[in-house]
Amino acid sequence: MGRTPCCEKNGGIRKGPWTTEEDQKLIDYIHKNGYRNWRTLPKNAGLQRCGKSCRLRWTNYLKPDIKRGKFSSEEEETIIKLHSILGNKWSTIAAHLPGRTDNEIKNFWNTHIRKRLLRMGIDPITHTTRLDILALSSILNSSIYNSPQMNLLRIQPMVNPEFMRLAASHLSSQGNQNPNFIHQKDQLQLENTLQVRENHHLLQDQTLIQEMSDCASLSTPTCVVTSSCETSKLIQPNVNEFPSSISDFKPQTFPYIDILTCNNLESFVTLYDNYGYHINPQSMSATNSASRQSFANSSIASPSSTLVNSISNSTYIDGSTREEGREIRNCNNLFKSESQELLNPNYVSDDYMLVQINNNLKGF
DNA sequence: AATGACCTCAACCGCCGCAAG
DNA sequence: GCTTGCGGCGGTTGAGGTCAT
Repeated sequence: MGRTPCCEKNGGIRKGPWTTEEDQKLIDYIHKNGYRNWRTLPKNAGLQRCGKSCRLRWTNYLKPDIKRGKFSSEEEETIIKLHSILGNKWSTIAAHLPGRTDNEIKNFWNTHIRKRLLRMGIDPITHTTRLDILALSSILNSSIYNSPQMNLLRIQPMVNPEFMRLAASHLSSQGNQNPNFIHQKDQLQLENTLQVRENHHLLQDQTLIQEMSDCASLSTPTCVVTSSCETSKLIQPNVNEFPSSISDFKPQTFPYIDILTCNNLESFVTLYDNYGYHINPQSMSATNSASRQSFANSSIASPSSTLVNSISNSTYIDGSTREEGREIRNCNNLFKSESQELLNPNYVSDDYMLVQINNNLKGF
């Protein structure tokens, strides 16, 4: 024999939003009798509600000491700090914020704080730097100014001119005179980059910011690659990497090229590995001597010796045009010193490393 | 003005530990 | 000692509001 149920399981029990009359009945009853027994309360108060529903309504909304309205910045900071220690223990967090309920804090976290942290490149679960592909560019942007080990030139989506010409033709034939060719996802990336830079007060490079803003609103096919010290240059993507017809187009098939400066390859690889992004060694190349040496000393296995031509005939940040396959090589070529050019320290024209990441592994 | 996408947050759902019966 | 409900908690939902097109 157990207890009797808190409320009837059959009909007669109201659900959904509370009316002002119901609220008043609950308030009046609790003021007069208290709320020791939620099971019997609805019947005694003349409410067609489950006891659990009454308790929730009272504790989350009607209790007189509940503080309503916007969270202050102090409260927000407290929540973030406590969440980093306690995790999703909303009731425990609420105990540190007088007048705030666990439900309110939970909602505020999910709708505001969580998103803000993500925009800032912080993982809302671990409270550590989040290095998915989206945030990576932003974070490394800021590292331009404070990391001795790694610089970001820029991560930008590649946009295929030939495909865009086809797309333009297709959209134009459908009566769309002003199609926006920058995919929404790409715009988001640009916006987030700018947002994070603003958050980090890294607005020294106004030209860069302006270019990024311009890029976000471009309606013509463009791929901007920007270095920390130079203004933008164009990369010519390899047409073969892209869909050849409008019917083949899928936004998620767009490849991305990350261009980073890095004088410590091991740290770069570790960085990616730690956050679950696999780097295909075939698509990596290092052009400065330190990176090459680091590359050669690393334990990355390379399954084949095929040249990677994915960005052959590309124009790089220094304005030069590389020969096909010259820069993007299989690791074996680097390890085995097959390319005298690449292992010649005098060959270095600029310090950068190219990484093409499998689009399926980027976590979008 | 109409429509759809997105956002917010009150309310519900389902689970768990504890305790009443 | 076992069954079952209560109270509490975190996760999720969806109605209503807002914004963008």
